[in-house]
Amino acid sequence: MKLATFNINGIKARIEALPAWLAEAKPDVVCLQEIKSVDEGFPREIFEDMGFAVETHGQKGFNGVAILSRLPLEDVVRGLPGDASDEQSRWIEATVIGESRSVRVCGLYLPNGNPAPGPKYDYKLAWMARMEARVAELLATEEPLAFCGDYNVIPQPEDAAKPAVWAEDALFLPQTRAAYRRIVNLGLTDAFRAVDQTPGRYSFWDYQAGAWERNNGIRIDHLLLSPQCADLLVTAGIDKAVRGLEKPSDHVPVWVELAL
DNA sequence: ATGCCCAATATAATTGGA
Repeated sequence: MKLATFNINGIKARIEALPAWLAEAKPDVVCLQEIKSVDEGFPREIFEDMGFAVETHGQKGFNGVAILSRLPLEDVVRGLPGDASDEQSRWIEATVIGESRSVRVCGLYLPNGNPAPGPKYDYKLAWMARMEARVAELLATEEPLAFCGDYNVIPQPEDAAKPAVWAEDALFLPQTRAAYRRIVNLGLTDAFRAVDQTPGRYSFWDYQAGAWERNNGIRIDHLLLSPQCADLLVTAGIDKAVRGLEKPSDHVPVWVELAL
């Protein structure tokens, strides 16, 4: 089972590039971020016609997450538990029913948090604390879990072409990385790093200042696996070439192959 | 020190992104 995460930066803008990548890469399950669409505005028929079940958690203008799956989806949860007043659509969960076993897939779009310090950074840290609590809660089930998405966290200096530039940024501040490590240290495995420790593997290149042409990227899209899910890990990768295609997102897909 | 580029909104400047 091939499971991917892809921040598409707007479903309307990616209405050709996303189906093209799906046809080429043939993932079974995809977590999408930044659909920038309400549920009713998401073009679900395009993906249903390609054989995907479609579950969305949208929002007008910004944010918005979705799961596409060739396998059945059950028990969908929309929104990160822990704060009923949070109106931003950044979290969706569903159980993917495989032939031999199932995996709980959580798609997430973690807040950017800039500028830091400030209210947006406070929101990021509070959101990460809520995520930590939700991860702990799900880990107690001892089911295979995959937390897939745009974390807006650069975990290590080798995950940025120019780490010094990010020193004061909400994506790389010590507090951000510490909060990320607290989540990982609950017992999760960074699937990509489990199979590839090479420095300079990126998942995002800014549209500005020729970042793609200069390979000035960062790795901020991650798939974190619970122990029972990491046991199923076959391989993982980043579809870097997607960034160089026609009308690309600023992120590229990251994926894992699971023995599911 | 800031904008660069891109997407969405609701008109044309503004907001958010990372």
